[in-house]
Amino acid sequence: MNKVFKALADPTRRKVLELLRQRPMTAGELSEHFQVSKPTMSAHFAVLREADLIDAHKQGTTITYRLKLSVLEEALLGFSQAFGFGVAGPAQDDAAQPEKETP
Amino acid sequence: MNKVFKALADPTRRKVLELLRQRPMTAGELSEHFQVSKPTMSAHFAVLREADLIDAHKQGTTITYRLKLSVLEEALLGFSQAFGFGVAGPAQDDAAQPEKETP
DNA sequence: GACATATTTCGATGTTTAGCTAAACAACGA
DNA sequence: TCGTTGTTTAGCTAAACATCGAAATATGTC
Repeated sequence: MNKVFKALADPTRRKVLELLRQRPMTAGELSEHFQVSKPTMSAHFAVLREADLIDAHKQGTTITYRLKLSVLEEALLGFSQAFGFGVAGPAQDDAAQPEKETP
Repeated sequence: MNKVFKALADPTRRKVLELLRQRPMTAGELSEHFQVSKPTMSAHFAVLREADLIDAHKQGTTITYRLKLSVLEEALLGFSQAFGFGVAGPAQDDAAQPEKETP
């Protein structure tokens, strides 16, 4: 859970999460949104992976990253609860993709 | 808002916020909960102040810190909203102290 | 004024983080 | 066997962080 907050502390990584919130994207696709080198992006992905905020699955030569919304939500929820305000309602959003694939 | 996340990235600082959630406390009082030096704690307080998560008001020789719950809530809310889950309900908690003093 | 208390400021140090380039490596598709 | 995609490693710089002990700054009190 500390790793989640550490991961969230960087603007680039937060942006990545927001991009992934719309739809899963490949590493290359994500990288296009930033002006940093591939290794740097790869490192950011690694931090997000370590925090369990995204998961990767490779098909062929490309790796597609997917946001693990529930993990993010739970982290925020756990923290928020300690302060008396809860994170409400499991995202029944249209754009957000649920944790399981092809439900 | 980046400052808030940066501030939240450290476990000590998160703990400070949780302690302050119960009641305002002096710097010394807070420090007793951690095994770090006073200057270190002072630095943490500065980060929290910078992020506008706490405010200080000194009376005599002591400084009392108070949690700015609404700021924390708004930051979390702003972020959470971008992901489709909102931080709900302005804390009408009993232990949490409202933003104004002696209401 | 002298002294005690509470906290912050002032260096100093060691660690972590973000970033780069360059090169190597793995896995695939054509 | 190439070329592509992405990760990893190495080696580096620069900046940010966390931490400390010591000194400085209030603010009382005697």
